[in-house]
Amino acid sequence: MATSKIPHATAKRLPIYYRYLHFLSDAGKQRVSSTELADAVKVDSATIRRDFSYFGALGKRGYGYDVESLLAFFKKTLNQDKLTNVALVGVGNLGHALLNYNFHQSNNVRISAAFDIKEDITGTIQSGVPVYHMNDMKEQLSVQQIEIVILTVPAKVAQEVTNELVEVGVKGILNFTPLRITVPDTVRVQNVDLTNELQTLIYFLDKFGKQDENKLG
Amino acid sequence: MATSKIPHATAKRLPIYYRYLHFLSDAGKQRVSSTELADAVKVDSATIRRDFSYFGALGKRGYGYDVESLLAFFKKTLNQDKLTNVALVGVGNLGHALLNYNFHQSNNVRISAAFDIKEDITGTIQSGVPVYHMNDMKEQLSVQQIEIVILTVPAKVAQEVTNELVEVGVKGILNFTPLRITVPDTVRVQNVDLTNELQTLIYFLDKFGKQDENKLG
DNA sequence: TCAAACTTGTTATTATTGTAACATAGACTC
DNA sequence: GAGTCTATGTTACAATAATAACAAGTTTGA
Repeated sequence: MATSKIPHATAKRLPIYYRYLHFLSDAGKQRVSSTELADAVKVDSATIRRDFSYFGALGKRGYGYDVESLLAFFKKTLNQDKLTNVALVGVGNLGHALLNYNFHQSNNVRISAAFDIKEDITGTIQSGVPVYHMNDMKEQLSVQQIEIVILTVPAKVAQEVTNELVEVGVKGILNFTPLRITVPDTVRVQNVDLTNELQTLIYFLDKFGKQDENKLG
Repeated sequence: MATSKIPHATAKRLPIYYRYLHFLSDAGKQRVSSTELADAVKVDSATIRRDFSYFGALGKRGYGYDVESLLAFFKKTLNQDKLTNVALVGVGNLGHALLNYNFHQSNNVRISAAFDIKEDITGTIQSGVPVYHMNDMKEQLSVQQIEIVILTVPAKVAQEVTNELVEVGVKGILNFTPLRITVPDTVRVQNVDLTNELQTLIYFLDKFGKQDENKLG
């Protein structure tokens, strides 16, 4: 099974499938078809079947997919079975909200440290997460062996902070700043650009006002 | 010029270009090349030239692009020259952060109303935005003629609230809930799935962890 | 048990997106 | 002002992604 050749587009959909399977499982459902899934997650059923097929034959013809076993499979594939510690850098407006955010609804992610320069919050615990001063960031990240960071600092210091993160071996950055940060090939950046999302929405509404489908996220 | 045939992928990049042009303009720069832009926004220079070319010949061979005129062009194209009112539905953790968020750094977006069911905040003004009760949502959206909504309600009421939004003519929804909401073809949904982004990042790190296959973005 | 009804997994096809290459218009040098 | 250099706009190509179509197992019901 060549799981190292999963297309990017497919990989991005996996967590969506996983979440819905979880929902089905909680609801006590035993089987599900690609058509049913398609309707729920708004992805074409053929695309779903194709996505699944990269991992082998997970379903049964004429029957569909067994919810529990599919769930179990994805749980493992998506590393939902082990805890991943992440850090949050920049406890401003958005950063603070993310400390409270239910990333852990999936139970496999925990924000175990936060960093900021504001003296009034450093040394305190915010939403259950200890906030350290940025001066201690490199040390703490090393000690705690954290490889994934949520970056919510002001744009003007984004690159500078990123360089520090790279220095201590951070491998993945969830970048909420509007800046496209520069990193080595060994580091993966996932951009979440809120302004961009909204502007794109506005652009499409104005240009194509009425028609056109809506897909993608 | 056929601006109605702009590829989706291109449209999503336009705000990124715009923002960087704004930065260049503020820095007093007069000209910029596609290569320089490419480096800053992490998009291949050929892709940038191609993106621009959909709008006609915006640059000069052997020179590059004039920052001010390009900025002016995009300002118009992206409707940055007129104010768009949006509403925020669901003033929880994330919703509250977004009320403070600098969407308006670009000056063309204003959150002019927020809605929630929590009695302790309805009727108050949060971060400069009046918070109404959900019971008044349909009326206010109609009166204020708001067509774009930021949806930050709990997943379990997402579809129900969406239906109401659709009823009063909302045309665009920036969906922060993990649910893939169902809407008519006339409504555009842009999903911002924070858990998904993080999980995808974790997936890629674990699969291609060390330094295997490098680029995917 | 058999046939009709399902639904997968896969193959073939089409659409979209990205990248490379380069002829050419224009800028710049001396 | 002639020649060199630069960087666009575009064309050709390659890679990725989505969709359609269907043969082949399974289930289901009579």
